[in-house]
Amino acid sequence: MSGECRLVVILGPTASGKSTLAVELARKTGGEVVCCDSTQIYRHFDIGTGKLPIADQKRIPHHLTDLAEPEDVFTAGDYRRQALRALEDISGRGKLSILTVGTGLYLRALLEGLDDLPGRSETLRERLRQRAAARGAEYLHRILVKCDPAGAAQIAPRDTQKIIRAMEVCLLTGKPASELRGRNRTGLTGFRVLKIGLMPPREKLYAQIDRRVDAMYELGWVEEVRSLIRQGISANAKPFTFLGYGQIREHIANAASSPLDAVVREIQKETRQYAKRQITWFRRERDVHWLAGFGHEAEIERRALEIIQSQS
RNA sequence: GGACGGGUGGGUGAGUGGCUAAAACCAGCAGACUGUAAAUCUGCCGCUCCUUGCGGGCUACGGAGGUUCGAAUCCUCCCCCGUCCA
Repeated sequence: MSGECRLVVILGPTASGKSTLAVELARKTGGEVVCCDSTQIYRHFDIGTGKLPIADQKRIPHHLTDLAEPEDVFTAGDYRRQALRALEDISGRGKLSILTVGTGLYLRALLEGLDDLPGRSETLRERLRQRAAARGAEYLHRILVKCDPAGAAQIAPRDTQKIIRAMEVCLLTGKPASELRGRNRTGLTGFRVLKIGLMPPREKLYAQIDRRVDAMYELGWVEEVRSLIRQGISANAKPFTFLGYGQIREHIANAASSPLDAVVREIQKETRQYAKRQITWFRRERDVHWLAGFGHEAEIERRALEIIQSQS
């Protein structure tokens, strides 16, 4: 890879219009779109994860969607590896990469790199999970304090998920995870990164989220889930933890549960809460050119283009 | 018209004399988060003042009075809602 390539990053909460903006920018700059979203990675989970229809994806090259099967566990580390290859490929062809990011952790993994730590060990995790289930998360946390006092201090005693990861690293390496952090971390090199953030007014964002979920429903989301179940995808498959998929699956499996419109309203609510968490993460992101609107607005698109051009 | 049941903070709802600005849950807001991240977890959540303290003041449990050192909790009247009887 020669010299400085450019990487445009578009970040923002769900429903802020990242994809629309990315496609427009790609069209005008001859760029290609790279997805940075933990859910669009999974095949067959299309409507609820907000994937663009295939027809739209065909017009502009899209990368890093549909990489994993539903029963796979795809991680931030996997994403980093795949993304590096994709970026290299795109810039190798002299094209501009436009990254649409909804998953802050994946962006960070790509830009700053991950610590050189062991990946998951499902057997170890299973044991730890059982321990936590039987004796409580606090019990595991107390053990973690012994293995890794500094690390334990930063993890809430009830945060089972993070405790398990820290324990996993300790047991696999024989060293405290916190001691291993920050070493040998290699960030993304060879790219000049330009971040554009979409931050529509909260009220409008929430209204847009509601509309978007309604639209997904209209598009046949429930049918999609029915077909996923028919294909025999396990209820424990990771994508069934994605917003909406679990609720809809539950509704189908247990017809007596709650009426569909209640399910839709629940999904809208949870999506709003998710958007808030994304906003919290993105607020800490450095060097972002924030735009206070939606990616589908002409004015926002104009300004985004202006930013890109002024930086070249 | 009569008989019960009920009206509590944005919502649901506990509380039946002081430990109650009022449980719990939800919603909301804010935050943390390097291999599950659309996940997981944390804090705040009546108003207000300052010397920011397990600090002060004010307002609050349908309304108005009353009993009491003290009331969301007891009494009286009124208003509203639900169910039942006429």
